[in-house]
This record gives sequence, C-alpha cells and structure tokens, in this order.
Amino acid sequence: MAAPLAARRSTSCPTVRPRPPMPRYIAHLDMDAFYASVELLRYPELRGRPVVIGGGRRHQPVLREDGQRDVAVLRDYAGRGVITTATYEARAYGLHSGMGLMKAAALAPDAVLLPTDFDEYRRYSRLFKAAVAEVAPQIEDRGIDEIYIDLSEVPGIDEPVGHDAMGGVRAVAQAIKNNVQRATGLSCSIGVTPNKLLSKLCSDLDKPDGLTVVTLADLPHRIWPLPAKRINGIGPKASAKLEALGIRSIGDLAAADPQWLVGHFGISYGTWLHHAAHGRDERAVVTYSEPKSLSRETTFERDLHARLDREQLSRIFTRLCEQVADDLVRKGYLGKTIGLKLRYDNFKTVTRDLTLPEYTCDAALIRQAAGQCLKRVPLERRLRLLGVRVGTLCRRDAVPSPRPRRTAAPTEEPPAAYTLPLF
DNA sequence: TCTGGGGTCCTAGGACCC
DNA sequence: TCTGGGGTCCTAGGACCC
Repeated sequence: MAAPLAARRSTSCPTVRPRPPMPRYIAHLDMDAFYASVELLRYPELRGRPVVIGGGRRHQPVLREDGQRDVAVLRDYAGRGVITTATYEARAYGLHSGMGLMKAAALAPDAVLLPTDFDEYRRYSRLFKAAVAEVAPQIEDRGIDEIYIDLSEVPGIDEPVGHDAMGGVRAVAQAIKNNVQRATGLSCSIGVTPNKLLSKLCSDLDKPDGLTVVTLADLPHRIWPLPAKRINGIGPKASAKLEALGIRSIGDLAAADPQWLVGHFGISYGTWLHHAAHGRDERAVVTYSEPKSLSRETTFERDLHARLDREQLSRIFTRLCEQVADDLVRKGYLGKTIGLKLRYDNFKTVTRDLTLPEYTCDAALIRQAAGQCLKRVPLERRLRLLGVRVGTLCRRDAVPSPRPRRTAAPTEEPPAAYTLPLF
C-alpha cells in the first residue's frame, strides 16, 4: 500500500516541511438589482413600484411643467427589447432579466419601463469598486455589478469575535458593505467562503442586502439542498441533462459516482461537476486581465433581407465596423482576427472569421475583412442581427513584428470582395 | 406576443510544419 | 513511396456568464 503523499514527501525531501495550505477567505460581492437601483437614486418617487430597465432610447421619462414626471409603462412598449434588470417589486410579478419586454408587458402592464444608461452604471461601478478597495484591494472584476475579493490578507480577518469563529470575517464583510453604501447609496450582497465557487453561490442566498458566511462544514445542510443549476457553470443545457438523469440538487450531484458523471459529460466537465458539488475550487482571485476581443452587434427593429434591404444593411455594417474600430483606438488595442456574426429570422446564428496578416484598428480594413467573411455565409433568409468582432488583440504599444508567412502572401488583394459588396 | 449586447472558454477538425 | 506523431494556427459552433 502506498504511503500517504505527505509522509512520502517528508521522507524523500526532509528539508521541505509539508505545510497545510493557508485558509483562504474569498468574498463574492453582487450589487442588488444594480441598474434599477441606480435609476431609483435618480427617480426616488418610483420607489416601491415595479420597475424594469431595458429597451431603447424612446421611453425616456419626461419632466412636465407641473414638476411631475411622465414615465413609460410596459403596456405602451412595442419592440424586441428584453429586461436587463427588474426591481424586487417587479420580480414579484414574475419579471426577470432576459425576459422579452412584450412578454413582461403581458404579466405586468403597469410596471414602469426605464431606458438603460450604461454611462451612469459604469460611473457607479467605479464608485463601488473604489469603496471596496479601501477595505480590501485584492479585487477581481466580474463585470459591471459584481466582483470577487480575496480577504485572506485583510488585517483581523481570522480573529474570532466573542464565540463567533467567523466574527472577523463578518466584521470585514460588513465594513465593505458599509463603505459601498456610504459611497453610492446602494446596497449589495456578499458571500464569504473558502473559494470563488461557493462565495458566488452564497452571495445569492440572502439577497438583497445579504451577508452570508459559509464554511466547508456547512456544505451538507446549506449548499447541498440547492438546485444544481445554481452552480455558476451549470447552465440551461447541462441542467436539463442532469435533470433527465435524475439529478436535481447539488447534493444529488455530490452523491453521483464521478466515473458515471465522466461517462455522461466527458472527462473535463464531468470531473469539474464532481468537484463543484463538493465545494472544491482552487481558482485564484485574478486582479488583472487583458481583453481578448471587442465586438459590436445590433438587432434590427424588423428582419432585413440581404438583397431587398441592401443599402440599409450596408450602412449598418459599416457603422458597426466604425464603432468597433473606435473602441479599439479608444482602449489602445489592435486586433488581427476579424469576425462576422449573423442571426437569421429563425434565430439560428452563424459566424465567420478571418485572420489578417497584420494587426489593425482601421475601420476600412475591418469592413473589408468582414465583407470577405460575409461572402462565405448563406443570405437567403432574412436577418435579425448583424455583428462585427475583432479578436487576437494586442496593446497598441506592444505589437509584435509580423511573423514570416508560411503560405505565399497574396501580393495582390482580391478587390472583388468590396467592389461588388453583397451589402 | 418569444428571445439584447458584450464577453470568455472549450471542443473539434483541418492545414501545415518539423 | 509510405508511415508516424507532436505542435501550432485557423476556423466554426456552442455553452455559459453578466
């Protein structure tokens, strides 16, 4: 029988003492109904009413002469927008993010509809992240309204308070919540556990304005009863497949034979499912990362046809290329892989991409490459969405010299691509 | 009343090179 | 001429997340 790993290591390498890994305290912080809460700071008179954020610019609130404000309600909405955020009052009607606004209108015709204002949300995003950093600077950005925080090195984190072994953890998390509230006027929910996977799960357990601390010992009674799809990484497809296999809760998943999971989900995902259900996750809090791609896309108000609506499509196509080029310049990146995305009227999506010999941020070059991609795509059906993506990014000030091409470089560009554009 | 816009990561096949 | 295996790059699609 093989000796335990620690024993073997200590005999074969006596100068290295095996040390138990330092306990980690990882927080996940999620702002409560973020976009909607920011809007309620602007329109406090809407507090208590069901409010959803989404749709275009057309339903901006209008200030009347008598000082009252006219706001749009869902019953007046017509279009293809979806809810990006719903207040808790709106959620009580069954409204939730991702739901089509037309469907939402059927459920709650008198709910208030406000347009999105990303500039404002980004401003509040910077404010809350700065407030967190004053207490705990090890922050991983996970989008506009949530972050992971490594609290392991925060002074006092592992000091019990009274009989509460996790008193230090609770005190630090509360200090973060207080600082966010002070800086923004907004509430957030925090989960603190030994890793990102569990913290993400726990920040959701006591929303809104929650503070949930969970240890591995709490796993069986606090985590295992939850539905498997609450795990970040188990989406609609995996969840449906698990249910078809008789697995609904995280506990069901934890009890499943890992080899059986691998048999059904493959070595990589199957192994991960097993570890996730047992609350195991070693991922670090990553405080810095570079973007991999930038893109712009738009869904048309009505489906367009490549031939019948050629000019309109061409204008939109060119504008998307200009926008993404502008994003590249503004953020200081060049890209090498140009991608095209189409969605047909039947919602089927296709993509094509093309890697250029050199990095670029030039709108005309992007337009030309995306035009090449367009020629490889069927255009019989009407289109509902068009998108342009630039990938394989590189900072403008760190562009590598071009690799010698393996294949013969096309000395003459095939101009047919855009002298005879499809649109 | 169907289903936005911005991303990341993974898989898998084929080309191509050594 | 046939037969390899490994490695990288490119492309397409899909799952998933905020």
